[in-house]
Amino acid sequence: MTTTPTSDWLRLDQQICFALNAASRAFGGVYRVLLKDLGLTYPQYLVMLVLWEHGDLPVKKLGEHLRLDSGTLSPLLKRLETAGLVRRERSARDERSVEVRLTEDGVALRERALEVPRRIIAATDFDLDEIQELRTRLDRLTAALDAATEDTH
Amino acid sequence: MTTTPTSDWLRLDQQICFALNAASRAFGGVYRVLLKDLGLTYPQYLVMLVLWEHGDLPVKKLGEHLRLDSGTLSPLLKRLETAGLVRRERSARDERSVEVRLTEDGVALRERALEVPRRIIAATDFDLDEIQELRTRLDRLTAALDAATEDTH
DNA sequence: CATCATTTAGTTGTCCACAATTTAATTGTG
DNA sequence: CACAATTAAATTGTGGACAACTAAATGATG
Repeated sequence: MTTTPTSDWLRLDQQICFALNAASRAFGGVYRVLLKDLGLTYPQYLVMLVLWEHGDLPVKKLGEHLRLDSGTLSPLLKRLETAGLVRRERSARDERSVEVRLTEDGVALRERALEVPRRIIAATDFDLDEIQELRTRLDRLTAALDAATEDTH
Repeated sequence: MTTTPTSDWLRLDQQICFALNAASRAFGGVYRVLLKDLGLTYPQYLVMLVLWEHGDLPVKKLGEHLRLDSGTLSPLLKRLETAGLVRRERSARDERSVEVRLTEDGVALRERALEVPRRIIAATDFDLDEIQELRTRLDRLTAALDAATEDTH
């Protein structure tokens, strides 16, 4: 069994996190092009996906689905509201909470978004099984990293 | 053979790009904790890794290694310079180019960074083969996505 | 050699991520 | 019931990604 020289470790770790970073940004590039017509950024698109799937939600729940806090969501939602895709309304029964509701335009936009996933999957040049397996692996990785962050902090 | 309902595609695509996004941000969380002592952010650490490995480089080359342009690097390098880790000097033979050079402090910081990779790998809870395979897959994914972006654009 | 195209950094503006703090509402406990 | 602790959003400040543009230097071509 051979041992990796200490000096090489600085290269190896670069490659895992960096490969991930690069892939994530490459996705960003493809989405940017595809979403331009819809007038959405990629994070805005993710928010719309959650709303299309789950219906109206308070900011808190939205944040749980997306792992984002109000510091990120508040201004983003304000922009979606300006774009007329979403309304924000204080909840009647708990006035701390703000309900995010799709407008008619927001609902209608879903039709035009339907072709995006197919084109994204085509762009990956992966078959569905491969995508599925990669996703599973990434979920495990994320869980491990989250746990490690908790420990250290 | 069964067909996936069109409405489900909006969920599937969320999962690939989203899983990647989540993993990338989870890495960010771990790095943030580990790099706090070194006074570096994660992107700053990536820049230092490249400089430690390749020595002094012009901004252009640095950007090629990291897939970043001057719009991102210029302010980041300014912060590294303020921190005393790096100097920026106009190249003598091509005055368009700016050489990024490690200072003594910048070189010295490498010692303290040596333990970071080991702790990151431990945090992933993956063995080295698995990491290697994941990296290969991600590189292929990135290449495919980049190619697709070129096509569309 | 004079001019035009290309290359390299930097700047500006928009959007996102996240930590830390603030404000207001709700919940829990004595 | 009063008051402390908790919770939900928003805000502020820092840092990063990227597009679009500018300025300056270099290279290429007629």
